[in-house]
Amino acid sequence: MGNFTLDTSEPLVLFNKTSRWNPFSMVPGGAAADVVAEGEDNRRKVLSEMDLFSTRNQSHNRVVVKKENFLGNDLDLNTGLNLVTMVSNRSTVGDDISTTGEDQTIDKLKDIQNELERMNIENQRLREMCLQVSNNYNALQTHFVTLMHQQEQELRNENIQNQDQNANDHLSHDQVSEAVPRQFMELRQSTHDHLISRDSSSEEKTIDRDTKTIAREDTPDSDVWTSNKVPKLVVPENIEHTNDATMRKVRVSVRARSDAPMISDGCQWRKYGQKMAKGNPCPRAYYRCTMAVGCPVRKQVQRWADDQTILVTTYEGTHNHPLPPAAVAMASTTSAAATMLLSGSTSSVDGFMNSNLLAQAIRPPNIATISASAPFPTITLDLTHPPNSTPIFEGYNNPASQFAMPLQAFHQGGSGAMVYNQSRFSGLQLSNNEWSNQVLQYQQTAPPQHHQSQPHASFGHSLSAATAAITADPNFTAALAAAITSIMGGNGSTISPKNEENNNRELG
DNA sequence: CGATTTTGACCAGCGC
DNA sequence: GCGCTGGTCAAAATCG
Repeated sequence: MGNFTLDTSEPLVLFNKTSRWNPFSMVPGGAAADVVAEGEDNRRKVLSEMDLFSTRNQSHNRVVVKKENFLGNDLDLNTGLNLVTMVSNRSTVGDDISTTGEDQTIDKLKDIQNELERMNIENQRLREMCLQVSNNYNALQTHFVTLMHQQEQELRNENIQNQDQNANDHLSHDQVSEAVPRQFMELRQSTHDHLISRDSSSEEKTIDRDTKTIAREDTPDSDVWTSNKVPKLVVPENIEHTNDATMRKVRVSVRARSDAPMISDGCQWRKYGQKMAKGNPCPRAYYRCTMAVGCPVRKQVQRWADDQTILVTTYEGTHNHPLPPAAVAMASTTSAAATMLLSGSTSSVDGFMNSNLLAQAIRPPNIATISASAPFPTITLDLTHPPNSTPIFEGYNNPASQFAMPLQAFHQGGSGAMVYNQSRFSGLQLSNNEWSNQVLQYQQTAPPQHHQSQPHASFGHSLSAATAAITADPNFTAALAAAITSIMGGNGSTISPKNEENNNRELG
């Protein structure tokens, strides 16, 4: 009577047929594994396929497998754990002699319990490592994006210099102004007059104001980054002052249809003000992050004037503290969105976008809109549309926004073309990964096996999906937070009940 | 009693 | 310079 036990502590590797080691390739329902096992009669048999769940062998070969619920499903992950499984053959010819059936059952139970404990411990270690890997992934991604951005900027600056040289030979000063790609900060002025202004004095005023903004914003706290956060974008030195100021004041706005007073994003917030904003009958509430002393992150929550069932949450700043798992999704997605906005603020977006990193980083189930009308550039992630609906492109804050960048949804499985001023992003094709915005479903089911074809479209998916789910349904958020907390063993904090109640009274 | 919210006052930027 | 607006501060009020 053979008793197979999977022991993850000692090295006997189960290779699948692709001979490519993958600890997550063992899926229920007949994972193929070439193993050598000893059978009941102690003769060596080669099993070309080991059906782990076969009822036929259940009485003889009992295999205990703890199914991993891996978050970053299609991450091609090397945990460094040297994950192996061992088939320990406890069966001997003389097994039947020594013990009674009851004792055998007790022994088996103890064995199973021991194995379960061991696997739970390893599972816990894996979860922690997954979390760390995901954080590192975010950091690396943004760093890579920044490097790409910097490289493109340098190339572009060279081109601009060449263009300037040529233009000065052939055009008047005004014509040069039109020929040179205009920076985003010039577009941020709310009126069309500013957008097309050729008056150099107005540009000087803009620079002057932005310089003041830098001085005000450049507090030590705002630059503090912890190891598991996406690092703040490094601004290339050769970027103009205007862009420098823009990068420090980027806002990410999330629009979600919700009856709740505030979407819970995993962070703790304290309300510090409320104002009636012009053009909106609903008050705007101001919150600051209270998860750490001196955290510079603030957010504004306001119902949309056009549709008061829609809640608009605008984030500004970067957390200077570790985030709970429930907050990572939102923070990562807003960070990616901000990155996208920053990329659009320069003239180097073409090459940058072609890297496709941004595309997958901001892959919400709906659309994103960039507004140049606000005092500071704002990117709006519109999560109010159902996943299969046709995106509605519209400006935010100002219908006369000069600058709308709709993003096609990806979840439909089709490829979306990003349009950016009809020229800058033209021709950009985003990946057409099919994906779901049902984050729990995504996390609990086996991933599509496309490790090689989509090397970087993995964890970003789950992050964006999580964000979509979180922001779209506050009730779901609570469940998600609880689920993540239980999964990660973390402490996903949400807004306080008091906060909820008060905001229900005011905003709801 | 400490934490949080409320709310009027204050400040800065911007347009006219 | 003045007024408007957005954003923040801080004392008072409220809550658990």
